[in-house]
Amino acid sequence: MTTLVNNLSHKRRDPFILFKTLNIDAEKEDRIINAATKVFAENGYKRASTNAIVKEAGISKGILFHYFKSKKDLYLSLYEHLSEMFAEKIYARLDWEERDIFEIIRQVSVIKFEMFSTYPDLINFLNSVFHEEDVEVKEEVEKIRESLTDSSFTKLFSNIDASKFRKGIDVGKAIQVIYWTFEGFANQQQAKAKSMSVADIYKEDVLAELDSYTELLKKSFYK
Amino acid sequence: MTTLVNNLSHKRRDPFILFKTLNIDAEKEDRIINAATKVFAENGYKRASTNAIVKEAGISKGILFHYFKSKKDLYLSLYEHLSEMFAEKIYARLDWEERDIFEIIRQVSVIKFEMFSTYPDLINFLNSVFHEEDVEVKEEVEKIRESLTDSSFTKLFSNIDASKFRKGIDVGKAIQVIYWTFEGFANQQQAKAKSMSVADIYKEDVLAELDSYTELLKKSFYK
DNA sequence: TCACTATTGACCAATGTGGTCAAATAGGAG
DNA sequence: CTCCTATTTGACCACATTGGTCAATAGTGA
Repeated sequence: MTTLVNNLSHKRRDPFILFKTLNIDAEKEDRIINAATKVFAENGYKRASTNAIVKEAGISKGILFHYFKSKKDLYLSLYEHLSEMFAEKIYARLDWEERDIFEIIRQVSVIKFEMFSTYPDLINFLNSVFHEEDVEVKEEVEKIRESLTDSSFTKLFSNIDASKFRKGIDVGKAIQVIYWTFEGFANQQQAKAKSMSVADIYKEDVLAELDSYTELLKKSFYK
Repeated sequence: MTTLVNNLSHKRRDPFILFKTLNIDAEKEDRIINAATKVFAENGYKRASTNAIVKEAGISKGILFHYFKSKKDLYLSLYEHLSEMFAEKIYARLDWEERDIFEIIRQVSVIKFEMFSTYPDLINFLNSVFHEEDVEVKEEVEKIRESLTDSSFTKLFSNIDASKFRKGIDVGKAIQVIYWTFEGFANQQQAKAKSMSVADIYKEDVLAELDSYTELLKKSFYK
Protein backbone atom coordinates (compact mmCIF):
# COMPACT_ATOMS: atom_id res chain seq x y z
CA MET A 1 0.00 0.00 0.00
CA THR A 2 1.58 3.22 -1.12
CA THR A 3 1.06 6.47 0.69
CA LEU A 4 -0.11 9.66 -0.85
CA VAL A 5 3.39 11.01 -0.85
CA ASN A 6 4.55 8.12 -2.90
CA ASN A 7 1.67 8.52 -5.25
CA LEU A 8 2.49 12.10 -5.74
CA SER A 9 6.16 11.71 -6.35
CA HIS A 10 6.22 8.51 -8.38
CA LYS A 11 3.01 8.47 -10.24
CA ARG A 12 1.42 10.96 -12.57
CA ARG A 13 -2.30 10.39 -12.19
CA ASP A 14 -4.89 11.75 -14.59
CA PRO A 15 -7.61 12.45 -12.12
CA PHE A 16 -10.56 12.58 -14.43
CA ILE A 17 -9.90 9.48 -16.44
CA LEU A 18 -13.17 9.99 -18.22
CA PHE A 19 -12.08 13.42 -19.29
CA LYS A 20 -8.72 12.36 -20.56
CA THR A 21 -10.12 10.02 -23.19
CA LEU A 22 -12.37 12.68 -24.66
CA ASN A 23 -11.10 15.96 -25.93
CA ILE A 24 -12.64 18.60 -23.77
CA ASP A 25 -11.26 22.05 -23.29
CA ALA A 26 -10.08 22.86 -19.80
CA GLU A 27 -12.48 25.75 -19.39
CA LYS A 28 -15.54 23.55 -19.75
CA GLU A 29 -14.04 20.94 -17.49
CA ASP A 30 -13.54 23.62 -14.87
CA ARG A 31 -17.13 24.76 -15.22
CA ILE A 32 -18.37 21.23 -14.64
CA ILE A 33 -16.04 20.68 -11.71
CA ASN A 34 -17.04 23.92 -10.04
CA ALA A 35 -20.73 23.37 -10.61
CA ALA A 36 -20.68 19.81 -9.28
CA THR A 37 -18.49 20.80 -6.34
CA LYS A 38 -20.88 23.55 -5.37
CA VAL A 39 -24.08 21.56 -5.71
CA PHE A 40 -22.71 18.50 -3.90
CA ALA A 41 -21.22 20.66 -1.16
CA GLU A 42 -24.50 22.41 -0.53
CA ASN A 43 -26.78 19.39 -0.69
CA GLY A 44 -24.84 16.22 0.00
CA TYR A 45 -24.88 13.26 -2.34
CA LYS A 46 -28.47 12.17 -2.27
CA ARG A 47 -30.20 15.50 -2.52
CA ALA A 48 -27.81 17.06 -5.01
CA SER A 49 -29.60 17.25 -8.34
CA THR A 50 -27.91 16.56 -11.64
CA ASN A 51 -30.34 19.04 -13.17
CA ALA A 52 -28.96 21.70 -10.86
CA ILE A 53 -25.41 20.77 -11.80
CA VAL A 54 -25.92 20.99 -15.57
CA LYS A 55 -27.78 24.25 -15.15
CA GLU A 56 -25.00 25.73 -13.02
CA ALA A 57 -22.35 24.47 -15.43
CA GLY A 58 -24.24 25.67 -18.49
CA ILE A 59 -24.14 22.32 -20.25
CA SER A 60 -26.75 19.86 -21.38
CA LYS A 61 -27.95 16.91 -19.39
CA GLY A 62 -26.86 14.53 -22.12
CA ILE A 63 -23.23 15.53 -22.10
CA LEU A 64 -22.88 15.11 -18.36
CA PHE A 65 -24.07 11.53 -18.58
CA HIS A 66 -21.86 11.07 -21.60
CA TYR A 67 -18.79 11.90 -19.53
CA PHE A 68 -19.93 10.16 -16.35
CA LYS A 69 -21.93 7.01 -16.48
CA SER A 70 -23.98 7.94 -13.43
CA LYS A 71 -24.40 10.49 -10.65
CA LYS A 72 -22.46 8.17 -8.39
CA ASP A 73 -19.62 8.00 -10.88
CA LEU A 74 -19.53 11.79 -11.06
CA TYR A 75 -19.49 12.12 -7.29
CA LEU A 76 -16.69 9.63 -6.70
CA SER A 77 -14.56 10.85 -9.61
CA LEU A 78 -14.92 14.38 -8.37
CA TYR A 79 -13.95 13.43 -4.84
CA GLU A 80 -10.92 11.53 -6.02
CA HIS A 81 -9.84 14.33 -8.29
CA LEU A 82 -10.28 17.13 -5.78
CA SER A 83 -8.81 15.39 -2.78
CA GLU A 84 -5.77 14.44 -4.82
CA MET A 85 -5.38 17.97 -6.09
CA PHE A 86 -5.79 19.34 -2.59
CA ALA A 87 -3.24 16.96 -1.11
CA GLU A 88 -0.86 17.63 -3.97
CA LYS A 89 -0.84 21.35 -3.30
CA ILE A 90 -0.43 20.88 0.41
CA TYR A 91 2.40 18.43 -0.01
CA ALA A 92 4.22 20.44 -2.58
CA ARG A 93 4.36 23.53 -0.41
CA LEU A 94 4.60 22.43 3.19
CA ASP A 95 7.92 22.49 4.93
CA TRP A 96 7.99 19.01 6.40
CA GLU A 97 10.85 19.76 8.75
CA GLU A 98 9.03 22.55 10.49
CA ARG A 99 8.32 21.84 14.16
CA ASP A 100 6.77 25.14 15.23
CA ILE A 101 3.00 24.70 15.47
CA PHE A 102 2.27 28.27 14.50
CA GLU A 103 4.47 28.10 11.44
CA ILE A 104 2.81 24.86 10.34
CA ILE A 105 -0.70 26.18 10.79
CA ARG A 106 0.24 29.40 9.08
CA GLN A 107 1.53 27.51 6.07
CA VAL A 108 -1.62 25.41 5.88
CA SER A 109 -3.79 28.50 6.24
CA VAL A 110 -2.03 30.32 3.43
CA ILE A 111 -2.48 27.36 1.11
CA LYS A 112 -6.13 27.02 2.06
CA PHE A 113 -6.68 30.71 1.49
CA GLU A 114 -5.18 30.58 -1.98
CA MET A 115 -7.19 27.53 -2.93
CA PHE A 116 -10.34 29.19 -1.68
CA SER A 117 -9.96 32.08 -4.10
CA THR A 118 -9.74 29.70 -7.06
CA TYR A 119 -12.09 26.94 -5.89
CA PRO A 120 -14.42 28.52 -3.36
CA ASP A 121 -16.39 25.36 -2.74
CA LEU A 122 -13.53 22.90 -2.60
CA ILE A 123 -13.12 22.84 1.16
CA ASN A 124 -16.86 22.74 1.75
CA PHE A 125 -17.13 19.85 -0.66
CA LEU A 126 -14.35 17.87 1.01
CA ASN A 127 -15.93 18.52 4.39
CA SER A 128 -19.33 17.40 3.16
CA VAL A 129 -17.86 14.21 1.71
CA PHE A 130 -16.23 13.58 5.06
CA HIS A 131 -19.61 13.74 6.76
CA GLU A 132 -21.52 11.94 3.99
CA GLU A 133 -23.69 9.15 5.34
CA ASP A 134 -25.47 7.88 2.24
CA VAL A 135 -24.95 4.12 1.94
CA GLU A 136 -24.78 4.33 -1.84
CA VAL A 137 -21.41 6.07 -1.73
CA LYS A 138 -20.12 5.72 1.83
CA GLU A 139 -18.17 2.54 1.26
CA GLU A 140 -16.44 3.72 -1.88
CA VAL A 141 -15.69 7.10 -0.35
CA GLU A 142 -14.02 5.21 2.44
CA LYS A 143 -11.86 3.31 -0.03
CA ILE A 144 -10.72 6.47 -1.77
CA ARG A 145 -10.03 8.11 1.56
CA GLU A 146 -7.92 5.20 2.71
CA SER A 147 -5.80 5.31 -0.40
CA LEU A 148 -5.07 8.94 0.34
CA THR A 149 -4.50 8.89 4.07
CA ASP A 150 -0.92 9.54 4.83
CA SER A 151 1.12 9.10 7.95
CA SER A 152 3.39 12.04 7.18
CA PHE A 153 0.61 14.40 8.03
CA THR A 154 -0.06 13.01 11.48
CA LYS A 155 3.68 12.78 12.02
CA LEU A 156 3.94 16.46 11.23
CA PHE A 157 1.54 17.28 14.03
CA SER A 158 2.88 14.82 16.55
CA ASN A 159 6.39 16.08 16.09
CA ILE A 160 5.72 19.55 17.38
CA ASP A 161 8.36 21.22 19.48
CA ALA A 162 6.89 21.27 22.98
CA SER A 163 9.92 22.92 24.53
CA LYS A 164 8.81 26.32 23.28
CA PHE A 165 5.74 26.36 25.51
CA ARG A 166 5.74 27.95 28.92
CA LYS A 167 5.98 25.73 31.97
CA GLY A 168 2.69 24.52 33.35
CA ILE A 169 0.94 24.71 30.01
CA ASP A 170 -0.80 21.57 28.81
CA VAL A 171 0.72 21.41 25.34
CA GLY A 172 -1.90 19.05 23.92
CA LYS A 173 -4.72 21.32 24.99
CA ALA A 174 -2.85 24.39 23.84
CA ILE A 175 -2.55 22.87 20.37
CA GLN A 176 -6.29 22.23 20.39
CA VAL A 177 -6.92 25.86 21.27
CA ILE A 178 -4.61 26.97 18.47
CA TYR A 179 -6.36 24.67 16.04
CA TRP A 180 -9.83 25.85 17.05
CA THR A 181 -8.72 29.46 16.80
CA PHE A 182 -7.56 29.12 13.22
CA GLU A 183 -10.59 27.07 12.33
CA GLY A 184 -12.82 29.76 13.79
CA PHE A 185 -10.87 32.44 12.00
CA ALA A 186 -11.19 30.59 8.70
CA ASN A 187 -14.94 30.23 9.15
CA GLN A 188 -15.25 33.89 9.96
CA GLN A 189 -13.35 34.82 6.83
CA GLN A 190 -15.46 32.52 4.73
CA ALA A 191 -18.65 34.03 6.07
CA LYS A 192 -17.28 37.47 5.27
CA ALA A 193 -16.26 36.36 1.79
CA LYS A 194 -19.81 35.34 0.98
CA SER A 195 -20.96 38.92 1.03
CA MET A 196 -18.28 40.35 -1.21
CA SER A 197 -16.64 39.55 -4.51
CA VAL A 198 -13.49 37.47 -4.44
CA ALA A 199 -11.54 40.35 -5.93
CA ASP A 200 -12.24 42.48 -2.88
CA ILE A 201 -10.50 40.15 -0.49
CA TYR A 202 -6.93 41.20 0.05
CA LYS A 203 -4.63 38.41 0.94
CA GLU A 204 -2.37 40.77 2.85
CA ASP A 205 -5.18 41.99 5.08
CA VAL A 206 -6.37 38.51 5.89
CA LEU A 207 -2.86 37.30 6.59
CA ALA A 208 -2.13 40.32 8.75
CA GLU A 209 -5.15 39.57 10.89
CA LEU A 210 -4.24 35.93 11.04
CA ASP A 211 -0.78 36.90 12.19
CA SER A 212 -2.17 39.04 14.93
CA TYR A 213 -3.85 35.96 16.36
CA THR A 214 -0.60 34.05 16.00
CA GLU A 215 1.16 36.79 17.90
CA LEU A 216 -1.44 36.79 20.66
CA LEU A 217 -1.24 33.04 21.11
CA LYS A 218 2.54 32.99 20.99
CA LYS A 219 2.70 35.70 23.60
CA SER A 220 0.34 33.69 25.78
CA PHE A 221 1.60 30.15 25.31
CA TYR A 222 5.29 30.49 24.52
CA LYS A 223 8.10 31.22 26.91
CA MET B 1 -40.15 47.85 21.19
CA THR B 2 -39.88 45.53 24.14
CA THR B 3 -36.86 43.41 24.72
CA LEU B 4 -36.85 39.70 25.25
CA VAL B 5 -36.32 40.21 28.94
CA ASN B 6 -39.46 42.22 29.16
CA ASN B 7 -41.36 39.65 27.21
CA LEU B 8 -40.21 36.97 29.52
CA SER B 9 -40.94 38.73 32.71
CA HIS B 10 -44.19 40.47 31.88
CA LYS B 11 -45.88 38.19 29.49
CA ARG B 12 -46.78 34.54 29.69
CA ARG B 13 -46.78 33.35 26.12
CA ASP B 14 -48.25 30.03 24.99
CA PRO B 15 -45.72 29.09 22.40
CA PHE B 16 -47.71 26.55 20.47
CA ILE B 17 -50.97 28.35 20.20
CA LEU B 18 -52.32 25.58 18.07
CA PHE B 19 -51.52 23.09 20.78
CA LYS B 20 -53.12 25.02 23.54
CA THR B 21 -56.58 24.98 22.00
CA LEU B 22 -56.59 21.23 21.53
CA ASN B 23 -56.08 18.81 24.33
CA ILE B 24 -52.90 16.96 23.56
CA ASP B 25 -50.80 15.18 26.09
CA ALA B 26 -47.35 16.63 26.60
CA GLU B 27 -45.61 13.43 25.62
CA LYS B 28 -47.01 13.50 22.10
CA GLU B 29 -46.32 17.19 21.78
CA ASP B 30 -42.70 16.49 22.69
CA ARG B 31 -42.49 13.73 20.10
CA ILE B 32 -43.72 16.07 17.40
CA ILE B 33 -41.41 18.86 18.50
CA ASN B 34 -38.39 16.61 18.58
CA ALA B 35 -39.17 15.01 15.25
CA ALA B 36 -39.75 18.31 13.48
CA THR B 37 -36.68 19.85 15.10
CA LYS B 38 -34.52 17.00 13.93
CA VAL B 39 -35.81 16.82 10.37
CA PHE B 40 -35.70 20.58 9.86
CA ALA B 41 -32.25 20.82 11.41
CA GLU B 42 -30.88 18.16 9.11
CA ASN B 43 -32.51 19.31 5.89
CA GLY B 44 -33.43 22.95 6.08
CA TYR B 45 -36.93 24.20 5.38
CA LYS B 46 -37.41 23.36 1.75
CA ARG B 47 -36.05 19.86 1.68
CA ALA B 48 -37.42 18.76 5.04
CA SER B 49 -40.23 16.33 4.38
CA THR B 50 -43.45 16.30 6.38
CA ASN B 51 -43.60 12.57 5.67
CA ALA B 52 -40.27 12.17 7.43
CA ILE B 53 -41.52 14.21 10.36
CA VAL B 54 -44.70 12.22 10.93
CA LYS B 55 -42.76 8.97 10.58
CA GLU B 56 -40.16 10.10 13.10
CA ALA B 57 -42.86 11.31 15.47
CA GLY B 58 -44.97 8.19 15.06
CA ILE B 59 -48.11 10.09 14.18
CA SER B 60 -50.32 10.24 11.13
CA LYS B 61 -50.03 12.75 8.37
CA GLY B 62 -53.54 13.96 8.96
CA ILE B 63 -53.05 14.95 12.55
CA LEU B 64 -49.96 17.01 11.78
CA PHE B 65 -51.92 19.08 9.29
CA HIS B 66 -54.76 19.23 11.74
CA TYR B 67 -52.51 20.95 14.29
CA PHE B 68 -50.61 23.08 11.80
CA LYS B 69 -52.25 24.47 8.75
CA SER B 70 -49.15 24.05 6.61
CA LYS B 71 -45.51 23.07 6.65
CA LYS B 72 -44.64 26.75 6.82
CA ASP B 73 -46.87 27.20 9.84
CA LEU B 74 -45.19 24.26 11.55
CA TYR B 75 -41.75 25.64 10.81
CA LEU B 76 -42.42 29.13 12.07
CA SER B 77 -44.35 28.00 15.14
CA LEU B 78 -41.55 25.64 16.01
CA TYR B 79 -38.94 28.34 15.61
CA GLU B 80 -40.86 30.76 17.74
CA HIS B 81 -41.49 28.17 20.42
CA LEU B 82 -37.94 26.87 20.61
CA SER B 83 -36.15 30.17 20.44
CA GLU B 84 -38.35 31.50 23.20
CA MET B 85 -37.77 28.45 25.31
CA PHE B 86 -34.05 28.67 24.69
CA ALA B 87 -33.87 32.33 25.58
CA GLU B 88 -36.05 31.78 28.62
CA LYS B 89 -33.68 29.17 30.06
CA ILE B 90 -30.64 31.28 29.33
CA TYR B 91 -32.15 34.36 30.88
CA ALA B 92 -33.43 32.60 33.93
CA ARG B 93 -30.06 31.18 34.83
CA LEU B 94 -27.43 33.66 33.74
CA ASP B 95 -25.84 35.92 36.27
CA TRP B 96 -26.23 39.25 34.54
CA GLU B 97 -23.80 41.01 36.84
CA GLU B 98 -20.94 38.70 35.99
CA ARG B 99 -18.05 40.45 34.24
CA ASP B 100 -15.57 37.60 34.00
CA ILE B 101 -15.60 36.27 30.45
CA PHE B 102 -14.75 32.73 31.51
CA GLU B 103 -17.50 32.65 34.07
CA ILE B 104 -20.02 33.90 31.53
CA ILE B 105 -19.01 31.39 28.89
CA ARG B 106 -18.98 28.63 31.45
CA GLN B 107 -22.51 29.46 32.49
CA VAL B 108 -23.70 29.49 28.89
CA SER B 109 -21.90 26.21 28.20
CA VAL B 110 -23.50 24.47 31.16
CA ILE B 111 -26.94 25.58 30.07
CA LYS B 112 -26.28 24.51 26.50
CA PHE B 113 -25.05 21.14 27.68
CA GLU B 114 -28.13 20.51 29.77
CA MET B 115 -30.43 21.52 26.95
CA PHE B 116 -28.56 19.26 24.60
CA SER B 117 -29.29 16.19 26.70
CA THR B 118 -33.02 16.89 26.62
CA TYR B 119 -33.31 18.38 23.15
CA PRO B 120 -30.34 17.12 21.17
CA ASP B 121 -31.32 18.89 17.98
CA LEU B 122 -32.38 22.22 19.42
CA ILE B 123 -29.12 24.02 18.85
CA ASN B 124 -28.68 22.56 15.39
CA PHE B 125 -32.18 23.65 14.52
CA LEU B 126 -31.67 27.21 15.74
CA ASN B 127 -28.40 27.36 13.81
CA SER B 128 -30.05 26.07 10.65
CA VAL B 129 -32.85 28.61 10.94
CA PHE B 130 -30.22 31.30 11.32
CA HIS B 131 -28.69 30.26 8.01
CA GLU B 132 -31.98 29.54 6.25
CA GLU B 133 -32.19 31.20 2.85
CA ASP B 134 -35.52 30.00 1.50
CA VAL B 135 -37.60 32.97 0.43
CA GLU B 136 -40.80 31.31 1.59
CA VAL B 137 -39.82 31.68 5.25
CA LYS B 138 -36.89 34.06 5.37
CA GLU B 139 -38.89 37.20 5.88
CA GLU B 140 -41.06 35.82 8.64
CA VAL B 141 -38.09 34.23 10.35
CA GLU B 142 -36.54 37.66 10.36
CA LYS B 143 -39.61 39.12 12.04
CA ILE B 144 -39.59 36.52 14.78
CA ARG B 145 -35.88 36.99 15.28
CA GLU B 146 -36.27 40.74 15.62
CA SER B 147 -38.91 40.36 18.29
CA LEU B 148 -36.47 38.24 20.28
CA THR B 149 -33.24 40.12 19.85
CA ASP B 150 -32.18 41.66 23.06
CA SER B 151 -29.62 44.26 23.94
CA SER B 152 -28.89 42.77 27.35
CA PHE B 153 -27.02 39.96 25.71
CA THR B 154 -24.65 42.16 23.78
CA LYS B 155 -24.29 44.35 26.83
CA LEU B 156 -23.22 41.31 28.79
CA PHE B 157 -20.38 40.69 26.39
CA SER B 158 -19.35 44.28 25.97
CA ASN B 159 -19.12 44.80 29.69
CA ILE B 160 -16.35 42.32 30.25
CA ASP B 161 -13.70 43.16 32.81
CA ALA B 162 -10.61 43.88 30.71
CA SER B 163 -8.43 44.67 33.72
CA LYS B 164 -7.93 40.99 34.44
CA PHE B 165 -5.95 40.44 31.26
CA ARG B 166 -2.19 40.61 31.16
CA LYS B 167 -0.53 43.70 29.74
CA GLY B 168 0.08 43.64 26.02
CA ILE B 169 -2.79 41.29 25.34
CA ASP B 170 -5.36 42.40 22.76
CA VAL B 171 -8.48 41.82 24.81
CA GLY B 172 -10.86 41.80 21.84
CA LYS B 173 -8.86 39.14 20.06
CA ALA B 174 -8.40 37.17 23.26
CA ILE B 175 -12.17 37.06 23.69
CA GLN B 176 -12.48 35.78 20.13
CA VAL B 177 -9.99 33.03 20.90
CA ILE B 178 -11.90 32.11 24.02
CA TYR B 179 -15.14 32.05 22.09
CA TRP B 180 -13.70 29.89 19.30
CA THR B 181 -12.21 27.52 21.83
CA PHE B 182 -15.51 26.84 23.53
CA GLU B 183 -17.27 26.61 20.21
CA GLY B 184 -14.70 24.09 19.02
CA PHE B 185 -15.02 22.18 22.27
CA ALA B 186 -18.80 22.09 21.99
CA ASN B 187 -18.58 20.78 18.42
CA GLN B 188 -16.13 18.13 19.48
CA GLN B 189 -18.42 17.00 22.27
CA GLN B 190 -21.37 16.91 19.95
CA ALA B 191 -19.49 14.77 17.44
CA LYS B 192 -18.54 12.41 20.25
CA ALA B 193 -22.11 12.30 21.50
CA LYS B 194 -23.33 11.09 18.12
CA SER B 195 -21.59 7.77 18.59
CA MET B 196 -22.91 7.02 22.07
CA SER B 197 -26.17 7.05 23.93
CA VAL B 198 -27.07 10.18 25.81
CA ALA B 199 -27.00 8.25 29.06
CA ASP B 200 -23.31 7.54 28.64
CA ILE B 201 -22.32 11.18 28.67
CA TYR B 202 -21.34 12.28 32.11
CA LYS B 203 -21.86 15.91 32.79
CA GLU B 204 -19.05 15.95 35.34
CA ASP B 205 -16.53 14.59 32.83
CA VAL B 206 -17.47 17.08 30.16
CA LEU B 207 -17.43 19.97 32.59
CA ALA B 208 -14.08 18.87 34.00
CA GLU B 209 -12.57 18.92 30.53
CA LEU B 210 -14.18 22.24 29.80
CA ASP B 211 -12.70 23.62 32.99
CA SER B 212 -9.26 22.42 32.00
CA TYR B 213 -9.50 24.62 28.92
CA THR B 214 -10.70 27.49 31.07
CA GLU B 215 -7.71 26.99 33.34
CA LEU B 216 -5.30 26.91 30.41
CA LEU B 217 -6.70 30.10 28.92
CA LYS B 218 -6.80 31.90 32.24
CA LYS B 219 -3.21 30.97 32.93
CA SER B 220 -2.27 32.30 29.50
CA PHE B 221 -4.37 35.44 29.24
CA TYR B 222 -4.89 36.61 32.80
CA LYS B 223 -2.44 38.37 35.02
C1' DT C 1 -76.99 3.67 22.59
C1' DC C 2 -75.63 8.17 20.71
C1' DA C 3 -73.02 12.30 19.70
C1' DC C 4 -68.84 14.12 19.39
C1' DT C 5 -63.96 14.65 18.75
C1' DA C 6 -59.39 12.87 17.77
C1' DT C 7 -56.92 10.30 14.57
C1' DT C 8 -55.89 7.62 10.61
C1' DG C 9 -53.73 6.62 6.05
C1' DA C 10 -55.07 5.93 1.25
C1' DC C 11 -55.12 9.14 -2.04
C1' DC C 12 -54.09 13.21 -5.17
C1' DA C 13 -52.05 16.52 -8.43
C1' DA C 14 -47.84 18.58 -8.87
C1' DT C 15 -43.09 18.61 -9.05
C1' DG C 16 -38.66 16.63 -9.39
C1' DT C 17 -35.59 12.62 -10.11
C1' DG C 18 -31.59 10.08 -12.66
C1' DG C 19 -30.95 8.63 -16.97
C1' DT C 20 -31.87 7.86 -22.36
C1' DC C 21 -31.70 8.68 -27.19
C1' DA C 22 -33.03 10.34 -31.72
C1' DA C 23 -31.79 14.24 -33.76
C1' DA C 24 -29.29 18.55 -34.44
C1' DT C 25 -24.79 20.70 -34.82
C1' DA C 26 -19.88 21.48 -35.55
C1' DG C 27 -15.70 20.73 -37.65
C1' DG C 28 -12.36 18.83 -40.45
C1' DA C 29 -11.00 16.29 -44.86
C1' DG C 30 -11.62 15.75 -49.60
C1' DC D 1 -19.46 22.44 -51.56
C1' DT D 2 -20.32 17.30 -49.70
C1' DC D 3 -19.63 13.81 -46.60
C1' DC D 4 -18.45 11.70 -42.40
C1' DT D 5 -17.69 11.46 -37.78
C1' DA D 6 -17.69 13.14 -33.06
C1' DT D 7 -19.80 16.20 -29.97
C1' DT D 8 -23.75 18.09 -27.90
C1' DT D 9 -28.52 18.91 -27.23
C1' DG D 10 -33.00 18.84 -24.59
C1' DA D 11 -37.51 16.65 -24.96
C1' DC D 12 -38.81 12.72 -22.91
C1' DC D 13 -39.48 8.65 -19.68
C1' DA D 14 -40.84 5.88 -15.68
C1' DC D 15 -40.60 6.45 -11.18
C1' DA D 16 -40.28 8.56 -6.54
C1' DT D 17 -41.57 12.13 -3.43
C1' DT D 18 -43.85 16.20 -2.28
C1' DG D 19 -47.41 19.04 0.69
C1' DG D 20 -51.90 18.61 1.64
C1' DT D 21 -56.97 16.47 1.77
C1' DC D 22 -60.83 13.97 3.44
C1' DA D 23 -63.94 10.14 4.03
C1' DA D 24 -63.76 6.78 7.27
C1' DT D 25 -62.54 4.90 11.73
C1' DA D 26 -61.55 4.65 16.73
C1' DG D 27 -62.19 6.50 21.16
C1' DT D 28 -64.70 8.57 24.88
C1' DG D 29 -68.05 9.98 28.10
C1' DA D 30 -72.96 10.17 29.08
